[in-house]
Amino acid sequence: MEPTKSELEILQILWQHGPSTVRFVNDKLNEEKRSVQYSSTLKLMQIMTEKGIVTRDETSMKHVYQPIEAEDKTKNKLLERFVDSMYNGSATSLVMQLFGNKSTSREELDEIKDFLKKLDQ
Amino acid sequence: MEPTKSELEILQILWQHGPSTVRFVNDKLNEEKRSVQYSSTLKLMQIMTEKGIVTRDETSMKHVYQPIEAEDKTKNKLLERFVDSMYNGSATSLVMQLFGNKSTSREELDEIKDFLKKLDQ
DNA sequence: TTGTTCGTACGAAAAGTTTCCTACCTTTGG
DNA sequence: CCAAAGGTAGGAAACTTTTCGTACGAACAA
Repeated sequence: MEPTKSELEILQILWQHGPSTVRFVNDKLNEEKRSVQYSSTLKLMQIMTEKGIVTRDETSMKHVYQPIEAEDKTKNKLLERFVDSMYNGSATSLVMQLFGNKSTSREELDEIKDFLKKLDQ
Repeated sequence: MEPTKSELEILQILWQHGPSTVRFVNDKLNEEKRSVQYSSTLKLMQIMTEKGIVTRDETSMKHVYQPIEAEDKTKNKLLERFVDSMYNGSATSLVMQLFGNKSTSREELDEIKDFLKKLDQ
């Protein structure tokens, strides 16, 4: 199922820092994103458990949560859905839009060119 | 403001076909996307008018709606937000994910390479 | 003219998401 | 032991988004 915006924020933290407690995730949210009560984060993570987005290890009192799907897999899905709905499935269109209007550094462009060259082989 | 998922569907139709009536949009939605009642589409488009996402021409009884923002502008915003939240703002990461897992045709790759080459000049 | 079709407006309900209060249990420090 | 700190669970409220029933006016065909 499709994670919501808030759920995605939590997933990002879990991907970045590995399996974590609610306390940890809540702290990170407050540091890096927005002010939110502990119980809100808890509730959200409980819901994510029900939905099957994360699992938790309940052996200790402090439950430890982790995403069920790997970061890449989830992001790929979301990216694909984005391309489909916004660019009719054309990755090329997306790339053109991406670099067409934004100024991108020489290094970044070179990096991408190298990457594409390697794909060919 | 950020269009919702349903609002985006409607915007796509308006961008693709130009200024349209509710009837037309509703037909397209049912043909191409999902089953939905006329009054639902109407309501949504009325709300979009309130929000300032679209305007409508009320001279005729059949109101004609059109997006206020150009397709490119809106899509750019959304794309940027997507890159920011999912790839920490790195367009490069996005591109690598995009082509890393998906098989892309030779033509498509060449097209992109050409495009990037031109950007350099 | 008159009824059927097609349009808008509006309200309300349903569904989904987010937030937080409160109860209650466990752990820990004094 | 006892209080304080920190954990989970669950329900309710607030918001947002989505859906649609219904009322009512305009246009049109018979």
